[in-house]
Amino acid sequence: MRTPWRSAVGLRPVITRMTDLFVRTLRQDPSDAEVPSHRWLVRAGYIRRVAPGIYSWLPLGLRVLQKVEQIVRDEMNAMGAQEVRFPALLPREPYEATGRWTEYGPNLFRLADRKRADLLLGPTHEEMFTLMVKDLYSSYKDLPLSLYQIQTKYRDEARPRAGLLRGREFVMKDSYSFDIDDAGLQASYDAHRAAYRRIFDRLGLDYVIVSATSGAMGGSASEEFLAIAEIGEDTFVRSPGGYAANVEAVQRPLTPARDAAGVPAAHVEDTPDSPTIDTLVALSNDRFPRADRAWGAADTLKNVVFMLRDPDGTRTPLAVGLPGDREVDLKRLEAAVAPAEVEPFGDEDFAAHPQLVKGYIGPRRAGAEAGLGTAADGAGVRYLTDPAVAEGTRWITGANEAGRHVYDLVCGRDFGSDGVLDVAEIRDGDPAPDGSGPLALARGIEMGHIFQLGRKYADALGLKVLDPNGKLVTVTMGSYGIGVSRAVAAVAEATCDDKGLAWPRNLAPFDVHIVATGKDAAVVEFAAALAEKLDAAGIAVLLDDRVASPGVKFTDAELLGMPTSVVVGRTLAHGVVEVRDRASGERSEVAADAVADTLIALLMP
RNA sequence: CGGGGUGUAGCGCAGUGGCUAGCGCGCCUGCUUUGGGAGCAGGAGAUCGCAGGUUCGAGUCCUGUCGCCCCGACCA
Repeated sequence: MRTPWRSAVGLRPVITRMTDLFVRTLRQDPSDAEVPSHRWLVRAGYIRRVAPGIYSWLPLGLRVLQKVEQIVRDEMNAMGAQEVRFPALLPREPYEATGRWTEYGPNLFRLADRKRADLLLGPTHEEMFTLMVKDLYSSYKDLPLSLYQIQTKYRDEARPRAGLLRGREFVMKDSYSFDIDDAGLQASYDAHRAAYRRIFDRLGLDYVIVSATSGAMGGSASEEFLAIAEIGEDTFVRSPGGYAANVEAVQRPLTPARDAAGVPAAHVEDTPDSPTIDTLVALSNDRFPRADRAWGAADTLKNVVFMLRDPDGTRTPLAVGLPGDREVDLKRLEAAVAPAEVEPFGDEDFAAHPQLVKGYIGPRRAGAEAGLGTAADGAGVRYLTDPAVAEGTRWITGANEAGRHVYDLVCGRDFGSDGVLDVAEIRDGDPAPDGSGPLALARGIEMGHIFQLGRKYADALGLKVLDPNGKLVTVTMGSYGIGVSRAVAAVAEATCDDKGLAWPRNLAPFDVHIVATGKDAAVVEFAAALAEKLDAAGIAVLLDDRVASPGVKFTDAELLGMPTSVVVGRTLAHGVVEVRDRASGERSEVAADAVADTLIALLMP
């Protein structure tokens, strides 16, 4: 006789017996799981992979997901946002209107219906919320307004990885604020920020709030909430003085201009076989030694050419000039040029731009034909330089001729650029832009991202309301996301150990895991009675009633990760059971007749 | 998009051109066992990713194709 699931809506706890629970734990690691959270969630039977980046939730996993959702829901409701739900299957037109049908590129799942109308699976819902508000509201009196949903999103990621951490289908809480003016937007943004802090606090995550770039989303200010984790995909920096930013968003300050008086006139030298920075520095020290010190990579101006591919397919070259001791951080570059994508400048591209001599590329020097930079007539390759390439700084760089470099080339005097672009790699110890000390690099998992979108979507979709003067004004918006399914993985990642999962109390699928060992009738009866008592007190119980050896049950209890387990076994004959704390590993003997009250006192304060 | 790897039972893996394709775990039946992934016996479960080809004979060799996993996305 099976124990019925007494409550489908979670109104009352349920005793679940291991003999009934739909789960199969794996004794070995799945071969495709690399990060611990992924490995344990699969091994413990919480999730199963269906296709790359697409997972099914089994009962244990779903219970955790629902608990995370509920925390998010609580806090969103508490800040006055209202829950709605839009479809995941959406028509093309709204996304066409905002340009995102093309801007989202290959990351968008597209499909057609039987009438050959284009549809998409929603990657995010700015358009739909904007249109809904436009449909229903038309007055400043209706604002401010914050709406949210917890819903499945679809993004055809180039490379899904790490199980739930980067999937193609995932659960996200997305909310949108609508305000009449900038002050209102700021208030809505601040309210979301505060709610997010409460949410991530309740999830027990060690997180940091960092400045971010808004990427394809558009808009101005944005911040990310990163769960600090080695396996995270985002790199961020922090300073002792409180500066924190995603590396993509760090803007190094412009080096102050300096006086170049006394720097000799630029001169071109033969530098055969020195197409790399290392070979160039070695040759310079050998053939053109400095009196005061040796040449270093930082004395060279490295010029890197890329191709930018716009969403419409147009390719445009872009050159970046930076000190030779720095590399271009491709992620920072992509963030800076979004929605365009960065492609390497290939051999065919060099062939199409014969003025660019591979290995010897340099800026256009005063009076010269070849070189980087946009000419007066608009021709040429756009050339942007690092903040370190300031007025009056002196460089060794390519002379735009094979085997030749130019020395004592002074920025401002001998060459110029089309602007400043800071996409060099950020290094541990670099100064914080606000002067708050040296930066330290770390990695994190992006758990939330909040944007002040401004009027981009309202403009594109015509969301206007009447102000108190009867004048039509465009609404200003914010957009705010939390990766709900990702949060399950992030918490698992932060709390698991070498034995398996170890959930915090507020997220565990069950509060107490009762392990009955042996086949003694007294043990079985006691375990069942204890489960009933705890259940009646409102505690969710998982009861291991399987016929199996104790070792199997202990190992599974650790793998599944309920915060507290009770071992009922041979010591029951002496009137004692054992209570174990999963996270700390602590074990204590408790009088059998007192254990129910002890646990109720512990769990139901 | 590039590089590497890999497709054999639910999971993890072995398999030298040659008999009816194996092993461990898991699953089923019976007996024994019961405090740290038990023992014995008997079972069920596989179009060896797919399609061609070579061969008397292909999981194994050849060609093509599809999928999946990991790494990289630039170093001038």
